[in-house]
Amino acid sequence: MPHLLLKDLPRYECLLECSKHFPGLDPSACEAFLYLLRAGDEAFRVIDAHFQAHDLSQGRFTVLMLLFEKPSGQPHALTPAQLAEQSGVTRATMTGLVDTLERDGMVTRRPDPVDRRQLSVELTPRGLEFLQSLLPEHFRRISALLSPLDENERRTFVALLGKVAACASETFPAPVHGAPAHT
Amino acid sequence: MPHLLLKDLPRYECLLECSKHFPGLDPSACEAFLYLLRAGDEAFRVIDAHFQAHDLSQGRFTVLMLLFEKPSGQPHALTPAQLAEQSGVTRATMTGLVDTLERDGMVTRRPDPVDRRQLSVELTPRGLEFLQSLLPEHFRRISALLSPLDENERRTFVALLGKVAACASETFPAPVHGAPAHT
DNA sequence: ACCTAATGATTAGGCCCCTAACAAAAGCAA
DNA sequence: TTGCTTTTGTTAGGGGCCTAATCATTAGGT
Repeated sequence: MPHLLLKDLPRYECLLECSKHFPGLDPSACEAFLYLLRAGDEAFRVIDAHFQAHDLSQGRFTVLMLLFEKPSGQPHALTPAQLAEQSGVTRATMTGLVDTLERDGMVTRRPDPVDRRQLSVELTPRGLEFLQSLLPEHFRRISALLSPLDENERRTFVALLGKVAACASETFPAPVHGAPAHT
Repeated sequence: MPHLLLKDLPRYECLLECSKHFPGLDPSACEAFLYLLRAGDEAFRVIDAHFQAHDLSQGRFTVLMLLFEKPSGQPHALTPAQLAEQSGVTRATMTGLVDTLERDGMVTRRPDPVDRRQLSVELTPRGLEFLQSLLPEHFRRISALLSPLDENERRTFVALLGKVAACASETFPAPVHGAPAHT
């Protein structure tokens, strides 16, 4: 589900032209911004096409990965609230994601004997098997996407992306999904 | 509407650890991939927050921009099919976008006297005024987002993003929205 | 104990985007 | 002209994500 975006990015000369009409328009910033959005979109599209072929969405994949046993070894059981917090969606959305994953037999909900409000979401053997069958192609696509960049360029790339992302979350902080904590 | 994504990106050491369990996992590629998605998400979020404050979506904004008179001077009138093609959504989606834009008085549909299948979509004076009142803050946010990068870094940034995007669309071509042209 | 506040999960309703199917109009072949 | 085929815009239905409201359970203050 790519963000709606211009099919053909405007040329830099066009942006220069536009900047004459809009004093606030920074041509090189706009160009970098558009390239960032388009590259992110393209990368997302490539990964999502693979997911869709297996009736998976980005959201469902993230949930499965969170429940996937870490290298440490022990399997993961998380509550819907924890899953929502760690994957950056609302609890309401997580309800829907777990609904479909449970319907497809990938995860199970279990009531918590201690706190009867909570549930415990776990990966089923079928979910584990599914994920493991999916990951090789997933990683292959990621490797292919980044193949035009050598190790040095990748370091530079990560550094630049990190700067922009940090600036975004500092200058325009994201609203907190849970309680606003208005202190 | 950010893509669902891990709140905290895994550390590079963790990716190295994971690569032992998955031979296909390329740690530096995964890191760059995750940074790209997150930076794209953050940038999108910053821009979208501004849009939402004015009851605008990325899709509706793109349509308004396509209808906005270019520096050349003459106003733009496009058919829904042209709008869909240039903004990368389906015609069905464009119908909905133009529906809401017309309801809000931003654009008008006019029948084409020559080809009675076609419509002509134009910006209304109100739509033009609205767009012009919106753009300064829009450009301000883009400038702010890219402010941590100097001109030199921006050129590098654009070059690296361009490489990745080009690789994505070549290695995994996007399906054509219109006729598949199965030759 | 009692009343209130906070927390967990869910439901209801909305927006954005998609695919598939459709009717109307235009183009084209025989 | 009559019959395909293509193109245009639309509708119908679905999925993903959101916010706001709801209900049950737990925790805290008195």
